[in-house]
Amino acid sequence: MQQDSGRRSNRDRTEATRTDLIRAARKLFTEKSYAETGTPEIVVIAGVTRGALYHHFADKQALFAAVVEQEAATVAAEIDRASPPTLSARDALIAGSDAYLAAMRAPGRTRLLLLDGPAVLGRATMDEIDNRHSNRSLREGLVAAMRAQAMKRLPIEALTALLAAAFDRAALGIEAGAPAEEYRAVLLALMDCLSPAPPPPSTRRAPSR
Amino acid sequence: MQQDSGRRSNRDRTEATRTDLIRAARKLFTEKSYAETGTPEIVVIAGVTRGALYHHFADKQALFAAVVEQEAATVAAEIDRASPPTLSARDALIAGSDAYLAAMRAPGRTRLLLLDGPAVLGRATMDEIDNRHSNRSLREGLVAAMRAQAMKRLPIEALTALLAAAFDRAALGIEAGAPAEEYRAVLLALMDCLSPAPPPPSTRRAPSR
DNA sequence: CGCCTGACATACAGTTTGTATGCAAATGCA
DNA sequence: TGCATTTGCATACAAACTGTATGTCAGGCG
Repeated sequence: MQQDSGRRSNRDRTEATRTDLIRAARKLFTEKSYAETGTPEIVVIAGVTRGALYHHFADKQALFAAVVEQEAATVAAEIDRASPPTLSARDALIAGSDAYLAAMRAPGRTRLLLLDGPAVLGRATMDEIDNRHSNRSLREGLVAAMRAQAMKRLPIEALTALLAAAFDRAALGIEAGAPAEEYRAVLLALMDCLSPAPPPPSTRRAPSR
Repeated sequence: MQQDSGRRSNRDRTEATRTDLIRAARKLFTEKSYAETGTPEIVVIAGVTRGALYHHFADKQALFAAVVEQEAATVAAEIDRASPPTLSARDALIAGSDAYLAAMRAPGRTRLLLLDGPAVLGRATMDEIDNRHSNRSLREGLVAAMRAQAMKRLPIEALTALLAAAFDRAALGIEAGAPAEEYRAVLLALMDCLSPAPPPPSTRRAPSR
């Protein structure tokens, strides 16, 4: 074990500082908003100076993008963990949906990923990030369902984007205090009703939550 | 006709100044973003000083809210004009959908209403505004469709919110250059598939665009 | 072992937001 | 109708923040 404040390779220093900055920024960006968080605040929590921040990140936006990237990856990982390929196409979609809604309950995550993210980085950048993470899971699930003849064939990009938007809105509504079960029911109804042959009588679907 | 720079009642002055400020702010908020637009810029275009701005509006956010409110009302008016009560429930929903997507093609409108709006004012405030304007049209259309047995009964608040979110995302996608017809097809499929009895064979629906 | 690059800290300049102050015109009132 | 008060707005000011420029010290390397 080497002493903490002494000899450190440059690579270690960089990695540690970047990690500290991202962690501090994540804390503040989730507690408050992007606009309400100042870089002086961030660097105090990270235990560095603004010089370090601007050495590692081009600007405040770049730091924010790094936080969003990491958070999106975390959400996607939780979804993937909840919907293993052993499940049927439909079950995987349901499990993934629930995992997404559960993951978005982390404090401040909806604002970070769904409000500030698109506004600060733009929809194009957020789409690119989402497509590498949570949207990827959804698209794969939809493609699998279509292949299994369990879902009407529609333009996959558009369908993925619109369903993802519905999921996002559900996460926001639930966080705002709306009844989660209603949103869940509508989301599942939207996905189910795209099936050419509705599996059960569809009306009294078991509340398998 | 009275000379412009002379005698003016206080009420007229207030109304004129507020109008000028909102118009100037709308121009800049749609050309650039909320964050990139400074109050000094706004007041120059409006032909007043920042003193006037802060006399009529509590802060920059309040001016932004006024712009959003007006823009949302404009969109809702275009939807209502396109979907008169003479249409059938389903036709009204389709006409309203197309009117919404068309209205959101106004330059900068998607960023103003769909990106900056939620981020700056918060989802709760934007929900309140939307529910008085464009979402109201959608909800009425859905309720009518349900009453006419043309649509599955689902929690109306949740369904409205999620469909509205899908519409928003479609508007963003279309502006980003994605094929509008695909988004339109998916949106209509989502609404149609909620119908207990699909009206036509549903697969080769006429591309009535 | 000397040089150069990388990782910072410090100092600075330019903007921006919101507020406080002041003044002139409009409005209400006796 | 004269006066007091309020309203509408301009100017001046204080605080904060972002991004950059500069300087310094340790690490990597020939």
